[in-house]
Amino acid sequence: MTGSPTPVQRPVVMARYNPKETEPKWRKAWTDADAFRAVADPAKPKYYVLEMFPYPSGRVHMGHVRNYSLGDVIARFKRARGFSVLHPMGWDAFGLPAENAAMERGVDPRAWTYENIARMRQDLKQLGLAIDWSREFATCDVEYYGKQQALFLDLMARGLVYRKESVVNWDPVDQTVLANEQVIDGRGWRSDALVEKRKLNQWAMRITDYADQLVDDLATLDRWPDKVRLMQENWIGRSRGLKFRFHFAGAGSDNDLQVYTTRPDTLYGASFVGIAADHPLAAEIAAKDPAAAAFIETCRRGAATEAEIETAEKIGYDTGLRVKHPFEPDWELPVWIANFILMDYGTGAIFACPAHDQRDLDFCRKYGLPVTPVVLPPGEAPSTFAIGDEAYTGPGILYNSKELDGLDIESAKARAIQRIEAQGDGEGATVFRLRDWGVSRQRAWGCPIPVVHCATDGVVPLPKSALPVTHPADIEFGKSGNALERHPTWKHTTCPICGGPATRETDTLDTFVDSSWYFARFANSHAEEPIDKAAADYWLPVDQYIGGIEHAVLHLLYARFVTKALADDGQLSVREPFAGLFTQGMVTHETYRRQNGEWVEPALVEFVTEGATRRARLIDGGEPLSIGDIEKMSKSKKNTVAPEEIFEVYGVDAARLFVLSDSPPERDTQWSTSGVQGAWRFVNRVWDEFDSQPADVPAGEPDDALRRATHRLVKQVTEAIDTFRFNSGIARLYEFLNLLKANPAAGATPAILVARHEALSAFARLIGPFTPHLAEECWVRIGGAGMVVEAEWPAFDLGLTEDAVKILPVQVNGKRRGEISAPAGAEPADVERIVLADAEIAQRLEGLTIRKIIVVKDRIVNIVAA
RNA sequence: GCCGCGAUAGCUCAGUGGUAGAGCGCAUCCUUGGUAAGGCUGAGGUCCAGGGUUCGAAUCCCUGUCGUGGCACCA
Repeated sequence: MTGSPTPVQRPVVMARYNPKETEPKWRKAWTDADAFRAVADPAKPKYYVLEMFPYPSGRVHMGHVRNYSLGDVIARFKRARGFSVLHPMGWDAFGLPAENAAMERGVDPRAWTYENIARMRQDLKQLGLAIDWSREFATCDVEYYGKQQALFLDLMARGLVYRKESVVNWDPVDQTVLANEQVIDGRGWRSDALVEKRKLNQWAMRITDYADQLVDDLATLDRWPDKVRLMQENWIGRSRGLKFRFHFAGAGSDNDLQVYTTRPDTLYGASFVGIAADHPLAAEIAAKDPAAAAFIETCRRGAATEAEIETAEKIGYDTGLRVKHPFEPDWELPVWIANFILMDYGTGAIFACPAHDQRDLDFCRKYGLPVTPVVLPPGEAPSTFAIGDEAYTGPGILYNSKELDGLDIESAKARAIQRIEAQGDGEGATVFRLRDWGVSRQRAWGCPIPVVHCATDGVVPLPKSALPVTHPADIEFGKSGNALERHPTWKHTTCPICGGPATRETDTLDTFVDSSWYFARFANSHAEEPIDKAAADYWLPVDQYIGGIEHAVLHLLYARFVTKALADDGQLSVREPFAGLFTQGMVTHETYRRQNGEWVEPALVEFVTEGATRRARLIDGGEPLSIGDIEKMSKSKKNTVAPEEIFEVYGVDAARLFVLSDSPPERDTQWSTSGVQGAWRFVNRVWDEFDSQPADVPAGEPDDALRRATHRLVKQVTEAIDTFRFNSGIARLYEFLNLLKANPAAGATPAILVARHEALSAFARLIGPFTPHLAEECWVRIGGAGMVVEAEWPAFDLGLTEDAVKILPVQVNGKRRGEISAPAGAEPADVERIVLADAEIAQRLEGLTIRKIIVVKDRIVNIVAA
């Protein structure tokens, strides 16, 4: 770098950067210019960036700041790169917290929700997000959920919605049903209460109709994290196997017994046939056999909760029935009822091969049933191989298996399926772990299901002309249970078919239904139809979706399903809603406790550093505190930091910069006061650099080195944003700022001043996505035209991103022994000449014979010598 | 149990075959009219361990250790 020869002089009295003044000013300027309105311009490529919309809990927290700042970087970057950008915001506004607030505080859920929305809208607007607010809606708006009711009727007409009596997950605290996806380790995802099993009449959606597509199409989602695709694949749990019938030997049931297996290769290792306790055959047996009935009752009692089912000991009951082995008519297998067999997976019946399945083995060891190995592991001898307490599930060669002997597992499976099919006893089958999606919720603060129950006509969907079905105005929320059910008049109506009296459905839809199409509604939030097809065709799919990993299965699976269903109904053209998905990490913070174990919030803590150790104490009184683990910000551990307080002290830009700079976006980031102070210092130093630049820059050639550094910076930051490595992009900006400080405006040569101007012009635009307010202020300071939000992204010249002369390290036998200078792009032969002419290298090579010289262009030279 | 991910400076993390880096923190010094501030300079690393491939390994392969995420009686 060609620095100025004059000593560094501090410019006289610099105006301190004041975010409190500049930030609101620029937000107003953007609003006045309507800068973020999404316009479907056919001349431009489109880009739809969306963050998972928030639940209006009342306050914006640091997690929101991170989530929406990440999306905002993309939105601003793509806009500057010439895309038509859609970046909308809405509210996932139905759900239990509003009803809970109603119960606890006697407020109206609707009013509570809209007040929260108003406050959070204000907070989010303060963040300076490049959002088209004209498209905003809440899922509890009649204009939204009324359209959703129409979609529900469409899906119902397609046979994708049905009603069934089924065993459901009942949350005793929230007093409602939960989908399988909402039960985590046997507990409600929201209430954390132990989930019970109940039999109820429920609305469900046939997501299983799309199970194959939902797995197969994962392969097309190449801009999704592998982890999320894997989680969905595991959740859907597609397995290929064989469904076949056992024929009863002697007295049995009238019907054959159908089982499902993924291991037809192990049929010759069969030990017994098992059925679930709630299998129809079990009921048939229980009718005649009191002992069987008692056993079934035991199974039911011992399995009230999911958690208990998972940990229960395996128990069984021998029914006395016998079935014939499909390959050996004389071989009879006993039929047992067993508690570990699930009625709602496969056929609710299995054949057990204990040697190669741990569950079956545990069961057979307990009840003294035979264990015959039929797969011989590599390297084992048939005469000595034996099964102990561990089933063998690895690869091997079939034995003890007649015509399957000598085959590998896959060939044996194929052969067994072939034979069963030829016998007419069954066929190869695909079975899924995925269950249909139970969407009924016994809560009032949700989207009413547009259906009535008529004594004459049964379950009758309402005509679309009867929509929307709205909540009663005088709904009484103060008690537990379903307020719609309790309301004195609301549910009484007439049947659209016969005109007779009918009762409205009082269940409402799972809020995940609300969020499974909102992204399509954003294409035109005010359309008459639920989805404006033309607008959706332009904007969808979402190019970049951003949210937490906690929705990897729930929301993201439902949204994919609904998109496919709506595509089949002709309402959408895309079959996948989100082309790109990014799952961001959480915001964490250290925890602090008093001696008595009470948690202490960070705002009350100060630190003292004694050498290498850092201690915490109460600001008020100085009581020493213990510093605990770094955990997700949560109210219970009091390790939260309120965004609005940070905005007040350091400004919005510093807060945004810090949450973006500290970690890669997909990882957790640790909030710290020193970190945000560092970001704040950066903001100030950036402003100093712009403020010290003279307004009248002389004409002339720019300093070459600084110019090259600028082009290199533009390339690096552009690539960093493109690849979601925002933290590295920001690190490059920090480095570059240091470079600018090393080439100050005061006393600079004209060449430096010109290069600085070019650098600052690029810099103002490069920081735009991260610190948008500061960017505008800096842009104006150096005489930029218009606003940064209207400016083009800086371009770079690839040729200028490299130095003209390269310093190449020279290794001898892999160890660094010196360096040489060579022109960029120099050919190996030329580099070799330079190396061999170098005195220092020659000295190192004295007495050695050069065997080989490896030149890596522009990088390094390695001499192999002996 | 099954399927993943990770381990690099005190902290948070870049770096995917070629000279070990950034920010923060820490230390020294300067400034004391930006002052509950600013600046200069610097120290600090068995790239988790062991083995392999290679002219060359933080990077690729194998084994192990530790941490962590998801799923889990799904036949």
